[in-house]
Amino acid sequence: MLPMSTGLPTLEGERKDTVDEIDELLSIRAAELYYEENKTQDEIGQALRLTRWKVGRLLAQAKQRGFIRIEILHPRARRLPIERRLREERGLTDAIVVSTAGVHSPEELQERTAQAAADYLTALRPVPRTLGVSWGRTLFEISQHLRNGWATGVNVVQINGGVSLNRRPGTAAATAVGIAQKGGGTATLLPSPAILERLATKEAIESDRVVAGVIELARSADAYLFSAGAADHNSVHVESGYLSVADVDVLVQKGAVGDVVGRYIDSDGNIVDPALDARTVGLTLDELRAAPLGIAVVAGPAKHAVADAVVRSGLCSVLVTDEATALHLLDG
Amino acid sequence: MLPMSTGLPTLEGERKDTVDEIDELLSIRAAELYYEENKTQDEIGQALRLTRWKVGRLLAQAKQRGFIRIEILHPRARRLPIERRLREERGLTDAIVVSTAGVHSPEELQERTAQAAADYLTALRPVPRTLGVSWGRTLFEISQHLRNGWATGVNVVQINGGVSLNRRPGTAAATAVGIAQKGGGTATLLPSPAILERLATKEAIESDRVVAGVIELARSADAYLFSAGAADHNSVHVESGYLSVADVDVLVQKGAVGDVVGRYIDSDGNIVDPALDARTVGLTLDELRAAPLGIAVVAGPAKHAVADAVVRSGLCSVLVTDEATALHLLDG
DNA sequence: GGCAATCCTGCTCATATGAGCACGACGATG
DNA sequence: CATCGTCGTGCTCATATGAGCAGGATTGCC
Repeated sequence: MLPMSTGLPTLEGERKDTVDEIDELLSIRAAELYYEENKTQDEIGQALRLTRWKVGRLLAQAKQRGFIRIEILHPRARRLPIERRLREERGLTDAIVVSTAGVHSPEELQERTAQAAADYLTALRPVPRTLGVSWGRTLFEISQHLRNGWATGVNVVQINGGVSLNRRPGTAAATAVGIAQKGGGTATLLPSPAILERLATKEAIESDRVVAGVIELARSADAYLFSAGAADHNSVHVESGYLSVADVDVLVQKGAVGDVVGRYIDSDGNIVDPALDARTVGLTLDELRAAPLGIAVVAGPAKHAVADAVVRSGLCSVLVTDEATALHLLDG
Repeated sequence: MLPMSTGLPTLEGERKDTVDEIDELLSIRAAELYYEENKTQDEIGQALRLTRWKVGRLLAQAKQRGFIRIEILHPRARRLPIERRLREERGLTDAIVVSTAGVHSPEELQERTAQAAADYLTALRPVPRTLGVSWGRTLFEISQHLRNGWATGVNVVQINGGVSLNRRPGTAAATAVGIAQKGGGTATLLPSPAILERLATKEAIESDRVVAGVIELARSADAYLFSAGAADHNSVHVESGYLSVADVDVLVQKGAVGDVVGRYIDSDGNIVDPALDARTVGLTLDELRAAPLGIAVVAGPAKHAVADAVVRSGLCSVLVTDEATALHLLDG
């Protein structure tokens, strides 16, 4: 029962100075003195003619009502409460959320996220013996942010096709090799294009002994590290020549929100184009879903939709992302 | 002496993990746990394998290095440290600086400032018996934010000409009357235009017994409350018809940054156009400067330059302004 | 290598803060 | 008008935090 609400229409115009409003103002004054002037609650009490307990309560009230905002301004800062919510409300094993406070460019956001992913990998225990990785801009940046000796003797294996066709050849390979070298181990590359033009070719390649062996190794990895791409014209698949701009448009029309290891999914995480999917080399999404440890690194406004699909459909058990994306996942 | 700098070019690439960098990261982790997760320093110590004293020092360091930002989000929030700096570095008797956190429109900024000015007047002790006021948009808004009974029996007197010529007649009068009525007192209006076309007319008006009496009363006021206008086409003087757009342009060319009680000044606070000034009715700037208590209310990006002139030339002893303007005054 | 200056660490002790409780004021209710 | 329930208040006590200090490690310097 609320004792204050009498039901009677009190003279609003006259007695605007309700207790509540006075307390609100006082709590602001108290907060100013406490947080900006570093006064003690007792001193504030003297200044405002209140007991120090009242001051303490006013401050608690100000916090609770959200008048006090505390931000940690640092490229490496994380948002633990949001991480907790992601774990609890989205069933993730773990979540890393980097702060977007003071971020001005998309590049900066990308860098913070990559750094966080590298940090997560480095701190991961037990250290994975075999790590399956995808490739792309995000993965490449993670590889660059890892430090020498981040692990001791990790075997890195590519989990999807990665012979890139464009003018920056070897990015996919450089990523895997970089991660492996800095981790004191070796890389096993998947010598196959990401997407083949004909199903028969794809099946032929997969039945190749070497390729089959790599995929088998990939299936046995202790952990997977992958990103997701947005379904737009900036996609690495377009850049690498595996897909045309028109292909992407068609996929989007069919409901695609983005891709994971080269496989395009809709907002529910389902394969959008089974025929295309059949021509894509590497681990399947179901194999990825079955993994005990799948670390997805997805950040940036363009990837909100994919990130949502990835998390909802259980493609990863650990998510590394930015604050804005995380909040998008949570309030949807 | 800095013991760390050996002068030797240490192997930068290899030992990036300097103590400083580790400590920085640790202080961020500690801050996250402390401010976002409400852990105790002791708990943080256990989690991070540090003693609680170390944690305390890391937190202090984080604050000191500016990694922690605490903001008070409220329309009535003020910025006490900036107020202090204004008092100390600009020699003001008092300063009121409203926070701009969460302000989206210029109107909101104006409202916050007016509210703060009203609050200041209300809290002013001793309560002024005679209060000299100017007029304009800011003053009008202050009058609206004052509460009934803000003073008991205050006599309000206009300090500059205020018969406005435009279609919103009586704004000047309404301001003074409003302030007076809510303060349980009476208003004395200055029945004269702000600026006259001919010097002779101005001298004639000032020698009128009533007008002379009002000005005499104005000179005797305990306190003055006034704003300042920017020298641009939105000026109330243009709106009221006292000046043309061309007149303002000329003034700007002569170095005008704005006006106080209808008198245009340059960045040093000097009268820009003595002839024009001589045709302006009301207290002179020197009379204003001599006042023991002059409260200037100046806010908004457009008024940074005038605000600076007002403060530098000692036109006011108390300034009510916004955070951005205050910072402009301080770092210039 | 020896020496001195410096910083860092982990402590003691004083202080600041938060939890919980009993009292009294107030308004609602019969 | 009596009674009850609720809330806000000011307290006691336990805990969390910060200041200041002595010893030990580290570093520059000769």
